[in-house]
Amino acid sequence: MRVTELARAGGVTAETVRHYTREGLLRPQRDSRNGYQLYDEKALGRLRLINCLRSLGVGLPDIKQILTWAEHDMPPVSDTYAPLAEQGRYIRSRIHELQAIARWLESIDHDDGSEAPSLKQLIESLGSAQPAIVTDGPCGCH
Amino acid sequence: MRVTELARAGGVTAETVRHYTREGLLRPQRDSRNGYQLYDEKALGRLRLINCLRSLGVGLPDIKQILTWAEHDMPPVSDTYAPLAEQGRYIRSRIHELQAIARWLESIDHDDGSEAPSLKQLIESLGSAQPAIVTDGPCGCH
DNA sequence: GATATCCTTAAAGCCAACTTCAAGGTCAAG
DNA sequence: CTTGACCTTGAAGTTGGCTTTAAGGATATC
Repeated sequence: MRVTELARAGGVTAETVRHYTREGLLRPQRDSRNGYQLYDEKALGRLRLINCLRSLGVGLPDIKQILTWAEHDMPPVSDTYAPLAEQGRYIRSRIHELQAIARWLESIDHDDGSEAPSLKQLIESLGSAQPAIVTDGPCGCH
Repeated sequence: MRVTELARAGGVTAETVRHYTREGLLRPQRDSRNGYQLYDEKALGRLRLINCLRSLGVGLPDIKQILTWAEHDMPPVSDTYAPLAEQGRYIRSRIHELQAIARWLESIDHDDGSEAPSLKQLIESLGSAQPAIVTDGPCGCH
């Protein structure tokens, strides 16, 4: 695959793919005849993982690290990158909230009026709940 | 509550709270004696929701819109803001992936070695899966 | 009443993640 | 052999979300 093809498959622009490539998150081969970058199936998986993590607010350097570990099929040593573990805990601890939010967001166009969960209620419950694991950031993510 | 107090409760800096206030995401009352901004319990709920949505990569303008709806306890009309519904669909469709990722991230420091899921596998499955609902962005989010 | 720790504002600065620009090489179709 | 759609690079520009700066007023403690 060439840039544009991968980009389309991953739902981003070719420029974004180039950007990730420049940053070392993707490592295409070269077509020696013309210097074009060639991506394989695995690159698409990587790209999708990047999208997924980006949408969670994980930064490119952290993602790069994760991809490196994945490449070596090497669950990282505990201490080397505790911040990421923090993220994992945060993400899991928040998944039920995300589900509530997603459910609410979905209700926007399902419109089956029946049991649209109240966001008002959600906010109230967030207001009185004990705080998320607060270390330095809002979620130990950033 | 004053800025710093709310900020601490929400796990952000006072500057960030002020920023959200400037942008209209929080609407404190005023202490008429000194002009200080006063936030209530509800503001904390709002702040936590903001944090949560931010960590998902949702932008401040979209969050502001969501908060406005919440305030009026008004599930928005379908057509007016379809992009957000898209987000809802995306979020739900991705929750199982997030769970896999979160599980993996957690395995970083649980280290109970047993059945740490392979990120390599995850990437492969992402590579061959049908694409996420791709309209314009990676997830219709941005 | 000095000192320290709050609070206010507007404006400027910063950084990550793209995006656009500029200048060019490749390549299939007509 | 030109047209148009691709590809390359480096560098500059843009945007969003804060953060810092600057200049000042309020409040609590010694």
